[in-house]
Amino acid sequence: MPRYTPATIEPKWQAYWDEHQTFRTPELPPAGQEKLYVLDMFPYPSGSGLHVGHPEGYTATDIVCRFARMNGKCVLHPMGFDAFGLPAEEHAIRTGEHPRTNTETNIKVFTRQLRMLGFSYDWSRDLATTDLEYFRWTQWIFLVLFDTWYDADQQKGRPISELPIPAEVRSQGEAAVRKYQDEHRLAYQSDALVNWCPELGTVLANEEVIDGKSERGSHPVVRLPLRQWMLRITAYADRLEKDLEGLDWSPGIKKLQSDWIGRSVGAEVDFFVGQSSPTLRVGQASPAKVEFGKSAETNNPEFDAWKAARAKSGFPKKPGEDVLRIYTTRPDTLFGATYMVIAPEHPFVARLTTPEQKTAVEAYVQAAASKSDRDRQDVNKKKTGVFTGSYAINPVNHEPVPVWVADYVLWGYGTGAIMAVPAHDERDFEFAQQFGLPVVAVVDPGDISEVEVYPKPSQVLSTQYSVPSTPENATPTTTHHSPLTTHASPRQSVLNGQACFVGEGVSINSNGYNGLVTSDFKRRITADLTTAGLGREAVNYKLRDWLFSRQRFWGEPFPILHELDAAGNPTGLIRAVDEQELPVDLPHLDDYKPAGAGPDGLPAPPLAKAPAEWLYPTIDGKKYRRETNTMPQWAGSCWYFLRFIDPKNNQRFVDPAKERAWMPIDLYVGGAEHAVLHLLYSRFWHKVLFDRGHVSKPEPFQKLVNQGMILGENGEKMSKARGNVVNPDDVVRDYGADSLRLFEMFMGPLEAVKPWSTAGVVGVRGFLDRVWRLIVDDKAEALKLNESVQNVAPTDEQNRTLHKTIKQVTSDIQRMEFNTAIARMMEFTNFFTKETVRPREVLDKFVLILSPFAPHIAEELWQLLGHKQTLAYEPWPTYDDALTKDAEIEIPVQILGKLRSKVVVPAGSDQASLIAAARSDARIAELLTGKEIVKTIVVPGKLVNFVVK
RNA sequence: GCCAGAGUGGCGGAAUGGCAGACGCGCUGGAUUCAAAAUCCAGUGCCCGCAAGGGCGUGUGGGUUCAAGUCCCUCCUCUGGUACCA
Repeated sequence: MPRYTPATIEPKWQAYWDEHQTFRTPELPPAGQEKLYVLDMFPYPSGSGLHVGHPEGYTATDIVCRFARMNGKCVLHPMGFDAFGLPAEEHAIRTGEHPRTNTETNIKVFTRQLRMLGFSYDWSRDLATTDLEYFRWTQWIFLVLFDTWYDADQQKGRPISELPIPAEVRSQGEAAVRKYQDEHRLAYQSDALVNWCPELGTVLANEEVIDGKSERGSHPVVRLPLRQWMLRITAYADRLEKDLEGLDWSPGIKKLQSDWIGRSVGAEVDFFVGQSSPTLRVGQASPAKVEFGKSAETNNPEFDAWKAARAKSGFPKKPGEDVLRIYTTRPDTLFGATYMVIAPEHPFVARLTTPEQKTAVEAYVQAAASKSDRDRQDVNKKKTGVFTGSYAINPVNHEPVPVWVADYVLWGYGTGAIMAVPAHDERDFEFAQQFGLPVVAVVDPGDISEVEVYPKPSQVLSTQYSVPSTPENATPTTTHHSPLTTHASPRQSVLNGQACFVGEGVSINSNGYNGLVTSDFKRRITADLTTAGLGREAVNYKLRDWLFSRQRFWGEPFPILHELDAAGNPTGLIRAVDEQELPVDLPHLDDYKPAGAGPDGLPAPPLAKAPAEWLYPTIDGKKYRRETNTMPQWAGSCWYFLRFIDPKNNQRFVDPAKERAWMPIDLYVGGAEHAVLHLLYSRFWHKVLFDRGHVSKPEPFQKLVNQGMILGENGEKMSKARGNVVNPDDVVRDYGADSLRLFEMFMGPLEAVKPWSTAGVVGVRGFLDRVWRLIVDDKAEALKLNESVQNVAPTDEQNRTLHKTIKQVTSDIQRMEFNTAIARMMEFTNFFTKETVRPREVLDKFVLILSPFAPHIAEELWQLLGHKQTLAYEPWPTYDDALTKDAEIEIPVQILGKLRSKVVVPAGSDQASLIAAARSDARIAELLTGKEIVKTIVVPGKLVNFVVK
């Protein structure tokens, strides 16, 4: 009995496509043919195999590709593997087996599973980031980064040889020049704090540290600075943000990236602290209040001299030792700065600490250093901090302001120091309340509601606030604040310093600047500070430079050599491995366990255990030690889409002509979990390659779509622990690959999160069974056409159904609304199942529109309908719009907006005839008697609505 | 906290401001069958009603409109992201 048996027809067609190289893509799109580059985010080949979440995006892109081929496009649709990664390394540590062995096994499983689903990839372009011939070029790109500096004037990455060397550096000789260059490269070394667990002998990721202990084994973890490779992505922050504009990405993802980059515009301002250490002691600073901008003298000669000098010299690029430089987005609140805070890591901490405060400050800094970032950044905890004992002078009103150390100020952002304006910043307010620091309002919020102030009065009234005891010298002016009372208006509370308001308003308590609205004030004071040499406009980014090295084995080795002196000690000079020497392969190791501490007592990566012949090459008589860090997993995925264009090229990473022809990627589909990092890193590399002339487009991913996660049948995230993981192998075995593909698309919108449902798979399988029976005689002994399939012309109604279906499926695919496209095809099937005569030409066309979704059954039916070749390149069926229109349509008739009847009228009836038809309807006529019609709304083709009295 | 997205039958979900619930699952009834499976046909938001028909209905409360799931405001819930970025 020729029933629909996917288990036999699916492998049959996969073999056919393979044998005929149906989806082999030409090197270059032929002249006159439009190209389409459609890319899936390539998977990490985990040991657990493909997950039903993977085929969601893959099926969507496959439909787009198959549709595009049938519409005459030349399609590039490749697949590969992001194969470096921690799980393989952990497996290697446990078993002693080389991670490559395990990785290759997993890739085989993934490949089998992907092929089983009938995706139209050009498998000849298959690659893995762990292939020697692939990471050779990853290393090569790293060397491009290493060879590039960012010219801020031209806003462009340029060769390091073009970096202007200041005369004073040049005069210090060759070594100084090289160090100067190294400081300016996009790939540079820097000390970064790592989580080092001496017990485990390894460096841990932030997620692996809990409460200062290692997640595994609960061993103590210390934070220590380690020489790390960094990539200067911050140089490209502006371009990475601005270029988002031209991309066809969802606004949500663009915003996510933009927020991650976190550009803010404000001002840098220098607060004078004096030269000696520490200078402005309590009581020593008592400058007379003056109006900023007037050249009145204070009674602090040191300060006066500094200010005068600044007026002449202007604002220096680098702050001197005599000032604390702060960054603020609210220079208009300078007059409300009642204290300052510097980060515990700030280099001035020791200098600014008075002898009386020394013990407290040192203890605080020590405690902060031992805490993980995670613990420090817990916003729910109470603010902590300690007074240094020193004061700085507010440059605008010459008031002394106490300098505190607190970990709510981050060393990594801005200048690591802030002016605190508790009246207009929630964090500063909280801190001021905690330590009894004064709150001076400088922005009049005007008439506001209580939701705009912090804390909301209700919050204060419910929790009794107690003023903690503070060091006696902590409060230059003793103004303790009582909780908000119910009587005070929100505005009054702000003006009294009892609440904080972060919005914009009109300035007060700001001497000559009173009465300005926030935006004007910002502009004015920034300009005035610039003139006085006390500040300038500044831009800051939340984005940090990319920590690019890992102390792991299973990653790309850095193609970098550290020069050694005669005694075998590093000279501090580095050089790149020659391009012709690439790739630098991973060395043989006896085991993959962490290397523990190196000879210097610092954490050593596994590659430090490499044999000497690998580790210590000699070039031109000079001895070197190889870099032993490896690159992070992100590296390989930063450029794989370029290699797919020219995967076998052993001269270049990609041929320029091919790159120009295929880029950019027209559609990129993947999970939203990569919305920030992968896409940002990738775009960054691409821009560097663009600046250096290696690629032709500034952006790689023109259109991006994020598929939603597929949950388990119980609505929870799929996981082994929850026991709700669905294995595609099982689904294919029980229902077939076409059913799996169809169901993945039928579940709901591609971008939505949606639960798996076995019953749903059964449903779409039922649909395919019906399609099969529509064409195949399933009662016959042999495979033959259903008797209803005849070589006759379709009836008008059949034709209308066909053309409507083609029209809707076509537009649904173009909008990537696959779920409704499938619904339309189900309607088609339901209609034709009832037809006892089914014109062959109609079924031909239907099979073609079904084929992108369910390619195996479509090929099989296409063959049965008498066609000799694959349908993969058959022209997509066209529709005649005139044939999609019904002759008569049903129009709803409403009275006062409520549906009261329906009338059938000829399509295209004009307003007058619609009204006539509606009024002649018996029920409407009855309801209208005795009523006055105030207004009649007629939407031709849609409805009639009588508004009556 | 903040940002983004989402709340529609028993379930997954459809709906350029114009007939809410397409399509699928499930359920009910029927045909076929000795019987069952499979298949085919019909019905299926809730309430009242024998029916004709009526009322109510897209998280909550308000608003705009002849007309609101859709637009505006308030609040609630869920999901994801993020975490003191001055």
